[in-house]
This record gives sequence, structure tokens and C-alpha cells, in this order.
Amino acid sequence: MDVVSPELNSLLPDEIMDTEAIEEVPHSQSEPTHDTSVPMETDAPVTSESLNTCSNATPAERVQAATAAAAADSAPGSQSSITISASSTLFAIKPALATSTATTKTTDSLTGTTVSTSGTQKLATPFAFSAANHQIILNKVASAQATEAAKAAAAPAQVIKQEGQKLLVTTIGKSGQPIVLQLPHTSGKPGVSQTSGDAKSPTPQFKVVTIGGRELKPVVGSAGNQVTTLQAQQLKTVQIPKKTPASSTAPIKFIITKTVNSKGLSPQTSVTPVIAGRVVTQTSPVMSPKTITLSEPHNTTIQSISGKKIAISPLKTPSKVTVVSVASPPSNTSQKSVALPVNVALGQQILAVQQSAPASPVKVATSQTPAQNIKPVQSVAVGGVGGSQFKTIIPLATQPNVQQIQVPGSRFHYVRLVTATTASAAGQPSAPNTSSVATGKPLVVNTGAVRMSVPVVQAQTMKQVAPKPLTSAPQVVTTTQTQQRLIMPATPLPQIQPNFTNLPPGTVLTSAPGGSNVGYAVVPAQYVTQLQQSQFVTLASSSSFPASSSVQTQAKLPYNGVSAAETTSRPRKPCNCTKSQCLKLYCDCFANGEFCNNCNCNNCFNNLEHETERLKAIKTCLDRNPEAFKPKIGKGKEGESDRRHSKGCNCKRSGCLKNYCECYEAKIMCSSICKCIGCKNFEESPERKTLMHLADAAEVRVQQQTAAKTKLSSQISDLLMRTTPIISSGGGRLPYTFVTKEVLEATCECLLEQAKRAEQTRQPQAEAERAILEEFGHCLMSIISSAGKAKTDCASINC
DNA sequence: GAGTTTGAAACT
DNA sequence: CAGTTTCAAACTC
Repeated sequence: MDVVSPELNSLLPDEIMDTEAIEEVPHSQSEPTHDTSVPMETDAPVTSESLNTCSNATPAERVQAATAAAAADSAPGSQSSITISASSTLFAIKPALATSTATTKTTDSLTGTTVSTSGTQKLATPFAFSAANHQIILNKVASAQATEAAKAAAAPAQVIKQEGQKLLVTTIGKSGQPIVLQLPHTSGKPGVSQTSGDAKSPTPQFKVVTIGGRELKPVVGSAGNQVTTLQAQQLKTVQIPKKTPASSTAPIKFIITKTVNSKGLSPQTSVTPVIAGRVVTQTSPVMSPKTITLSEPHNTTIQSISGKKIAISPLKTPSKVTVVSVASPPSNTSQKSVALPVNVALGQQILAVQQSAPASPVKVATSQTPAQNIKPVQSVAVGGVGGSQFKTIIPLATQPNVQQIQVPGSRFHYVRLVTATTASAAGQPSAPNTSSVATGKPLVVNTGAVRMSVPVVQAQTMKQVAPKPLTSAPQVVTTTQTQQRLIMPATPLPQIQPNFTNLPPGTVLTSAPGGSNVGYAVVPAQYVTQLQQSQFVTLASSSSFPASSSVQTQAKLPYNGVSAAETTSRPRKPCNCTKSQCLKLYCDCFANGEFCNNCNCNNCFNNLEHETERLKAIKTCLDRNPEAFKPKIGKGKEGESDRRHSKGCNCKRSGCLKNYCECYEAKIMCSSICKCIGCKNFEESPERKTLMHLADAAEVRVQQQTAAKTKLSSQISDLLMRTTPIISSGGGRLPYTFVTKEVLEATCECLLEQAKRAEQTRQPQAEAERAILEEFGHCLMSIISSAGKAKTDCASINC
């Protein structure tokens, strides 16, 4: 799903990649039938991906998935053992030139690239790479012949030994360098770039390395000795176009090409294939669940809607994962690609990559076996670095009335609302919510939506994805076009033609009320979330959708018993702008590419009603600073902290130890690019340590207090629940109503009397306390006895 | 809650 | 690019 052009990809800070999910979706109006098939950029439902996938898979696949799940259960550790076997048709590699049609036939000799996860399994067979037939055979177990054939076809048989190997994935950058997926030997093979992460993590790791526009920077993936597949709760499809190794001396490589989208919003894309690439990096210094999702661009064909993303989540593994997805080289290159669907689950998450390169001369498209039946998968790239923020991820891939639009060259994703009549839920009975992201957090599956919470990197662009009602939900079936247009009161872009390449993060294009596909209103993705939430509420309540005014207020509406605020992924603070009209970067909402919502601002123009002004402001900001809407916290240089301020701070008086400092606020230390004076925000700073300790202690206290309050509240509520009705029901509980004021007073008097008595007799304090407690016990017994007697009497008279 | 401080953004 | 002003958040009382 996430697609970013390599150019843009190279410009974006790595941190951005961690949190953004961008999807490239054809914008062509000539494809109305694709409305339902265009996957949303949003995250897939959390429910284990394997479940969703298996629901549509053949029994054999189900069994396999179940087996894998069982294996995963047996090895719940963070060690990610990956076993690649070709015993099933789940992964089918097919010779290229295959279109994105899902009905691609799977060649027997090629099939079987199945990745199954098992914590205890090991690769039994080597990985075979055949350039001749464009096949990649991973650990062929069942079809040994295919492996042999592949070896025979490819002069130097690409055999990857499993144990102790690291999986490296390199990508093609602007320079056209190939993307290479390597499984180097532990000893290190030529061409394999080893990073510091290797030294830190002695165990073999899954790595994805970027080559090209950016410096080669391999990143450590899951810290498992073995590659495990299906270990997790998710299952995804990976389509990896294969390319012959650029160098014979190079180690075993997988060359991954990206899908070339021949259609796009901008005219130039129709001429020049859109090279979409995206880098998703994530570091997980803490043992928190993290998810990285990498989406791929997709064609306009049906197959393009299939899950095209990579979700890597080294849950609870102190590992570093970087997923790099790079566009395919220009069409004039002779690169051969192989589409390889691979289901890989790391930890509790699944890696799903689906790629295709139609423009490549020699291409192998992923064969979507009917049994596989991978449904559209939506992904959200999230990164987490100890952040406590959570993100609600709702699958929108099958959202019947929302299309995602990929604007070439833009790192933002857009959503085009389409009429529900063209894509009703009924028309997609088999459109499950395929999860692309797994999380250690429990899933909350409501009747109509799937929610998932994922820790997200702090201060990064976070996309808010509206909960997508399950297609099976009855209330979703009926959505009228009229409602849609009411939802989106945006006016067609007037004087300003939005620069799609410079829209703020999360900006979404929504269809104008004109009904046709002409004209879009630029709406933050979060706004779409609000809209969808509103829609959901409306549908659930079986009431007609309110007027456009609801757009501003519907976020407050609860649905499914959960307030919209709770469902909002990003706990953004409301702004208080008074003079900027929320159209300058002073405004955090505007700076984050979001509409003001529930803010305290005055004369706010950061809303749909002032879309024109907003666009002007966006353009102005971008003219001033093309990176104005990019996250400020990016990835540091090699060897430095993974996160650092892109510009550095300029603090003079705060010592960089107050939230005035953007570095400190982002919980990162100042770096060499900071121009601060008297900085105390560095590693060894005692002041910083003290503050951190205090902050930690305060946080613990807050958590404890919150827990205590929650417990108390729960107890009170439980007590209230046990009251009067119990009497009539003849339950075993005693009515608290017997603890009246008089009873309390009497009890207190008894206790006081006991205290006085102890004092008069000059008893030791301990003895006095004991006596008082005993008296209290007597009082309680009396109360209970009286209450029980009263209840019996009440029951006897049937009161 | 009002006033002050602070530093980024905006402006010159 | 540097200096100044504006602005809103952070902070203090």
C-alpha cells in the first residue's frame, strides 16, 4: 500500500517512513469499477492476519496457517525462527510478464514458495534462486524437483543456507541500483553490508537494506536465529519481483522491483512509469510491540488490490527492522523481476510484500492462486520508539466507498470517496478485513469495526484511520451517494490547484460534491477518519446522515460505546491559536496537516469551510520551506542516535531541558546540529538524568493513581450493581442499603468507645489498635447478620 | 486563570 | 543570512 516515489523517498526523513503509510492508487476516472478494489492506505484490521487470510484460503492453507500458529504458540519467544518451505502453494512464484491478474497460474515447479513460521523449525532445504525461469524457491521442501530445475536453469544455483544467515534486502534507488534481498552467510559475504546492529545483535537477523538514492544502511530486523514464518498471528503475501544478481560475485540476492504504476493523477505518470519506493524503518530499543508496514504500489488491475505491503513487527524483540522498498528501475532496463509472494511473520506480525513491475521487460508477477485468495490488505507504517501513543488502525482496504489515490511524487495519500452504490458492502461479500499489522495489544473487535492499537513513534506523522465497518455489518450495507456528499461538503478546488506533491501529511483528496470525479477537496486523513466515524455512527443509528455541520462535531460522537476521542489514534492537543487563524505553522494542527477539531482556536480557518485559504497557506508554507510539513524528528547519522531533530534546536535559556526545546519535547537528546546555548540535554548530563528520573517517577505515580482510581471506580460500580435488584432477585449478596448513616454512626461510636476504653486503660497502641479492629469486626458482623436476616425476611414475604 | 517565559515561525 | 517581530505553547505564580 505504501508507496512513495524514490525521489520523495530519498527526501523524506527515515522517521517519516516509520509512521507513514502511503499508497499509490490510480486516479484515473476511467476505472470506476475499481472503486471497490482500490485498497485504502489505512491499516488492516488487527485481527490476526492469518485468520483473515486463512478464511479465504484453501483448507490446506488453513491447516498450514493453523500449524504455523500452533508452532508460533509453541515458540512464543522473541526469537524469530523462520522456515521457508515450498510445501504449499501459498507462495507461488510465476514467470513474469504476468499481469496483475489474480488468476495467474501457478507453475508447479515454481510454486511452493511458502514461508511458514515455526519457532523450532529450521530451513530444511536451501533457498533456490533461478534467474532463468524467474523463480525463487525458498526452502523447497515438498517440491524437490522444482528446486532442482531451478538450479539447473540458473547456472550458479542461488542457494541460500538457512542457519546463521541474515536476510538483507536492498533496494533500487534513483540510480537504478537493484534491490537485493540477501541471505548472507554469517561470516559475511561480499556485498553484504554489515551494520552496527549486527554487532549488537549476534543472532542472525532479518535485514532490509537500502541501496540507491540513500546510503546503504542495512537495518537489523527481527532478532531470531532462524527465520520463521507464520509464526505470528498475521499472514501476508509478499510479491517480490526477482532480478538476476547484478554481480556474479555478489552473494545470493533477491532483486526486488517495485510496481510501476502506469496510471496516476498527474499526466506525466502516464508517460513515465511511476517508480514508487518507500522506506520504512523502525527501531525498537525497547521491548514494545512495533509494526512496520511497507506497502507497494499496485496496478490498476484487480490483482493490484491484493495486499501489497510489508508489515514487519519485531514484537517484543529488541531488534531493529528496516524495510526498504524501492521502485523498479526504468522500463528500459533489462532487469528481470520475479514476483514472489511470501508470507513471512516476524514475531507476532507478518510481513507482506507484493510487488510487480509491469514495465519491466522481463517480469514475473505474483501468481495469486485461487486458494490463496489474498484480499486487499491495508497497511499503516508505524514506528515505535518507546512511545506510548497508540494508533487505531482500521482496515479500509475494502471500504466500499473510499478509494485511495496515489499522487505520483507525493508522499501523501489521498482518499477519494466514491458512492456506496458503486461499491456496496453487499458487493464485496468476500472482502474481509485482512490485517496487515499485528500487535501485541489485544484486539478490540466491535460489531462493525476492528480496532487495533499500535505503538507509534512519537512526534511522527501519524495517520488516523477511520474504523472500517465490517462488510458483514448490516449497517454498512446501505450508504447512499447523497450521504457521501453530505459528508464531504468540500467545494471543488477553486482557484488553487493543489500541489499534490506538497500537501501536508495526511492530506486526503475527497471528491467534490459535484458527484463526478472531477475536483477534490484536500482533507487531512484524520478528517476522513472523522467522516467515516460519523458515517458509522449514522449508519449504526439508522438515521440519516446529518448535514455537513456534523463534520466538525461528529468526532465527539460516540459509537459502539466508544467515544470518538477514544478511537482517535492521535491524542493531539487542541490548539489555542488566536491570531494565526490556524493557518500557520504556529498552529500544531495545521503543522501536522490536520484540521482543527475540538480546538480552542479563534477565527480558525483550518477547516473545510476555508479550504481555499488553507490551501493558500499550505502553499505559502511550502514555498517558504518545502519540508515544512515533514516531521522534525528524523533519523540521525550512522552511529548516532536513531532519532534526532532534523534542524536542531536553538534554545538559549531553557538549557534544552524544558518543553520549549523541541528536542527535549521529543524526548531526544540534542545533537551536533543544534545551536542551543547552555545545552544540558545530552547523554551524560546530570540535570537531564535527574529530570528523567523525576519524570519517570511522576509517570509511575500517575499510573498508580490512575490504576487506583480505576479500581476504586470499578469497585464502586460493582457495589452499585449489587444493590437493590439483588434483594428482589433473592441473590446471595447483601444489600448495601443496610449501611445507612445511622449504622455508620453507630459503628463509629463503637469504635470510638473502644478507643477511649483503651486509652483509659492505658493499653499499648498496638493493643488499642487491635481492640479497635476487633470492635470493627464485630460491628461488621452485626451489620451483615442484620442484613442477612432482613433479606431472609424480605424473601419470605416475597417483597 | 492570568501573566511570564520561551523558542519556533514569520517577517524584514 | 541575520536580526527582529509575531505567535502559541510552556511555564510560573
